[in-house]
Amino acid sequence: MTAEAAPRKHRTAGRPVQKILSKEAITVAALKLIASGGYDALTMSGLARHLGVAPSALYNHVASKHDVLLLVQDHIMANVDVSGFGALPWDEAVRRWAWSYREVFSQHTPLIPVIAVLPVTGAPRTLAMYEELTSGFLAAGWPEPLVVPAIVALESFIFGSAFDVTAPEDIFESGELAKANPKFSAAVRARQRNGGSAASPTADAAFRLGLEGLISGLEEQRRSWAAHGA
Amino acid sequence: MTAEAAPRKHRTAGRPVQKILSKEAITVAALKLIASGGYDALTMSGLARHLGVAPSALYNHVASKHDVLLLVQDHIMANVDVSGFGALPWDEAVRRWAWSYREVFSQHTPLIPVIAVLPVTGAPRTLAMYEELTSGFLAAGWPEPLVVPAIVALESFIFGSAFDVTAPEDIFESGELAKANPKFSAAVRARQRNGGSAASPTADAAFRLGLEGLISGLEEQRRSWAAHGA
DNA sequence: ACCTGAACACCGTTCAAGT
DNA sequence: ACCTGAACACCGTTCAAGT
Repeated sequence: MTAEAAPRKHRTAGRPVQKILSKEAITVAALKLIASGGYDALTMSGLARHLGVAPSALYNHVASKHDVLLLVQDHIMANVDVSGFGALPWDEAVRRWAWSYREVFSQHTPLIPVIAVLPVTGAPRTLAMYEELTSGFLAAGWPEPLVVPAIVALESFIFGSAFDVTAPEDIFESGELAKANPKFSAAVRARQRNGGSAASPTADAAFRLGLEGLISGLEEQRRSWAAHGA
Repeated sequence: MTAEAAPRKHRTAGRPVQKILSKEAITVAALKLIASGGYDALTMSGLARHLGVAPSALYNHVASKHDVLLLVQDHIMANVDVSGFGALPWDEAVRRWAWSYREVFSQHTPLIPVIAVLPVTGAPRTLAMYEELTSGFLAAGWPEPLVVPAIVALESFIFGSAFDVTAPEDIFESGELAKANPKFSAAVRARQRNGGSAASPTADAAFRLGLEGLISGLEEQRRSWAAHGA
């Protein structure tokens, strides 16, 4: 192979280094801004201010704000818990993964429209998650053609459910239209609230119900695939 | 009751009427802009231009752009097909509803973050859909406490899946990282593509698998609720 | 190679002034 | 009551100029 051009670090006195920024520094600053002020606070000028730099300087390291969102996305994907695959039964591993995945993205819902549509090329942590998942599905006896559709189905449910977590508890109050919609209004009052932790009992109950349904229903789809052949 | 202040229409010669705008006119114009140029084209000034009016005039009828999105949302909700409930078996009705719901919102994904988080008060068509759904679930023997969680679970899956429809077919190409993620790359190549119409075979296959899984899995959850009691 | 400063082409929204 | 026109406080992004 040809010699690699390794960056030479020649310390020239105490004068200030010219390189201040990097993709990593931008990602970290973005996460701080989001944590403190939400996605409204994530602006290119806010990022620049936080890094002590002019906004235009950012464009030496990222091509656009969209690029920043992708960096953030791949970074937080490492917080999704895939440890169950290979260690626990399939359904237990899916359960652990799904709850942690929803938890992570309920804090980052503005990323969902971005990642659900974006090629996974160049998102190494995201790919690593998919590799773990695939491995776990295959080891549990899933036929290869169903693995990706099953993962996508679960992921779609998780993304949709992440929005729910941030919804106010009174989202289904029908107000003065209650009398015109009596059955729905009654069902809202009667709805189940258990099945989860503290913060959002109704969202948790719906997520638990859907997830348990998906887990058993997908297993049934797998069995009927095995019976029918392709 | 007190006398209602009905709008008097006094025709004063042929001089131009002063009222040009209305919520309805704004909604229709918004739908036209979205249809021709997508949600990027939906700006307050674009709306005003299309209606032959100054941008500030819009604020006599809506409080914000967010308001416009809500008008659009409730308008298109009427396109979701709930005709199966009361006419077909529960699973068939859910199938018809779910496919049409995904179809409608795959054209309007920018609405999803808005509606998933917004109180349903003052969205009459949306409430009417929920009333139909509730009625159908109850008639099929669903226990009242599970109706809303089941609807929310299905809706979450549908919203997440609506994003998938707009994703490029090569979204899972791992590029040069393919060798580092061999099982996933192979599963992507082997994935099932049937189970839907023409335009997006892989998204359709995932949606079909997840929906069929959810339908049978939710029915199982319903049975186990009946067995356990509350 | 990397950063600064000024500028550009937009946004959504407000508000005094007109009729 | 409803619309106009000007203004405000932002956005993300570009680009010549500096070192």
